[in-house]
Amino acid sequence: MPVITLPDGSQRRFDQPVTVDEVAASIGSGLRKAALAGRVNGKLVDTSFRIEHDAEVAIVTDKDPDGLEVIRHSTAHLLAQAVKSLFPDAQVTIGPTIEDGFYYDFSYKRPFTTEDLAAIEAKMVELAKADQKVTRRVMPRDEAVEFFRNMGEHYKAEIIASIPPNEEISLYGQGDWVDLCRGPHVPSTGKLKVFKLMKVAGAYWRGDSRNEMLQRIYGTAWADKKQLEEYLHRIEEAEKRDHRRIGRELDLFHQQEEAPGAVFWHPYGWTVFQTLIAYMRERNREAGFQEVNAPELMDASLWQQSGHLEKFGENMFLTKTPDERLYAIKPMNCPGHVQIFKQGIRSYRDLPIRFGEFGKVHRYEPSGSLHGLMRVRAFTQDDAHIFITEEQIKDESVHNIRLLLSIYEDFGFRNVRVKFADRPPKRVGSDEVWTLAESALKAATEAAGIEYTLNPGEGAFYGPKLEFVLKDAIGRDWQCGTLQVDLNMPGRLGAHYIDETSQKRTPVMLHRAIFGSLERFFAILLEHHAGRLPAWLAPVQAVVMTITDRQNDYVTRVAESLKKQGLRVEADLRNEKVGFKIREHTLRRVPYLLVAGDKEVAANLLSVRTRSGKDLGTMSPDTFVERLRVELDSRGRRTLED
RNA sequence: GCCGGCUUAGCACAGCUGGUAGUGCGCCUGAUUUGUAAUCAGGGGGUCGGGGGUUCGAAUCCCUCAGCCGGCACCA
Repeated sequence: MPVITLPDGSQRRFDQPVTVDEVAASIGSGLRKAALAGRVNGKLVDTSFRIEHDAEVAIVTDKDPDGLEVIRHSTAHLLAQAVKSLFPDAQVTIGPTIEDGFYYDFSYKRPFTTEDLAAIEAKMVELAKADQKVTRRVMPRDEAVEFFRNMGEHYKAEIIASIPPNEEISLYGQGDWVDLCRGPHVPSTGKLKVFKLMKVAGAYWRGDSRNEMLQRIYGTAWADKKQLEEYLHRIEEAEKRDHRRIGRELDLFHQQEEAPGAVFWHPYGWTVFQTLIAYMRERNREAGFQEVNAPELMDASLWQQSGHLEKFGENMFLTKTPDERLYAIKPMNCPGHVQIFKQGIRSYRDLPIRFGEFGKVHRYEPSGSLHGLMRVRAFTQDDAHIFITEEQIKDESVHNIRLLLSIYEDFGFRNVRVKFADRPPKRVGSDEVWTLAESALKAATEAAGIEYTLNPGEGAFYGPKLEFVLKDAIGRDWQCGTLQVDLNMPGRLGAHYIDETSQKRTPVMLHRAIFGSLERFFAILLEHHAGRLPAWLAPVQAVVMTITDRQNDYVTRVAESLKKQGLRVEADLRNEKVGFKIREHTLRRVPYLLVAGDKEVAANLLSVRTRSGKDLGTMSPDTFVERLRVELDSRGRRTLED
């Protein structure tokens, strides 16, 4: 005699066990139609699920995030059903939901084409229209293995065979198609109305590059057409922010095939890059760092000693000199910094010693992983290595965590998540040392007053690390900064200091990066701001333009004066209509557009307009400089518009 | 590295089943002296990613290499 408690607290009494579907029907026929699944005591179930005892029940519709999840999952099934119907000898594997959609991996004798994709999607529409009932049944594991093996679905059989032997397996069927699945699923295919196949791609079976490559079809599915359109629009907007595109449009940098994974910086791009470095140099200096510079090319033996050659040799650029000596181009800065630390005798009184370098490193990244500035083979790190005693781990970590967060704030990233990555399965050093490092880093994180999530087993092989993840303007996550406690490398490379009892001791080393890769951080900034860099970073901060050539002298003079005062300013004297100039510089994302016509010349003024089209009226060049300086000094927290 | 797609003027792209390359913007020249997102007219510009092959003839078909794009794998 189950008593059903609904989300609003109301209760319904039934004389016998009921299904979710029946509960929905008892509330209303509209709800019954809208029901995609149920939530019984918090657990997501099919609408056909039979409730035997008193329970809290919610009807899940497409308004519910879980409902959308169910739609996507069921659409993945629909995709598999369509593929099997068009290509009967294709084998199915897995088809999970992902952010905004789903995918399904197939094994097939040839790759699917975009034409296939269109045909599959048409088939899916047809199958959905047929509104086939989705049924669930359970089977003992071994029977299920046999069942799929007989169907010729060897991948599926392998998946089931890896499930513990005594578990029951649930199978879902729709029409003549059956798949293994945990569920739940929509009650019938007619509930699947808004979906679209996006792309085909290769993907390794079980995610292992030693395995065969499957055909993965990606799709998206939504509760209604409007959501789908919004999603497609979102993708378009993201494309407009693509740093490769903006980099070309704004003449910031380029890449070319003779230097894959490397960057040719153009004057405007390099201006921004240098601004980033100047900024970080200043912040580092304030935080007690000393800048150093280590060789780009060092004998391979050093990399042998550090362990890099063994672990990452495949990804290092090596070069043999005419005298038959093997050198490596540095893929990391830490061994170099340790060499600097090792010169002379260090006392515990000297610690912490903080070395920072804008070190250009080269890594032979796999060709398929290269991606604009986000993943390159030659890049610049704002790398720092801090040598401390064990007792200093906590304080020094707090010091650096504060620095990191404060720097991200200057760039407008206020949403920063921290992940704590602890000991990985493959590691060096004793467990006691790891415990020490982890608890010190954890204590530091807590002392810094920040929350973190655990990223278990993802620490570096030499120590635990904090990972700093920024959220950008359109909600994407970017992992940038890192703070790692290293109790291994200094010893390996023979670094020592003398402690208060005159004993030789091995220092602890913190690895710290804030931008990470400057190239990548630059790209993130471009995408975050859609190319509209804040004035303090913009390659050109203002353009002074004439209306006719009568203002040429004045504009030239003003532009020169602004430049002399340290601003990045250009003059536009071209014989063009002012509307044309405004449009052009707006498209170049120049923060401030300064127009001088006869009236301004007569009164020693500038007409000031922002790139977003806002008219700030007229002001003297001096006032403009003064107000812009406030904006630059506050790094955009206060602008000319305020 | 693996799977698939793509590569035509500075940029964005067109070029059907093979018949000697086109549009828009930019660029250059001239006219215009212009008040806040495109003034008008004229002109130049491509060994169609590299190499090889098929063919009377290749941007177009085939092979191969490279780069890029989308994924996968990798990421000290």
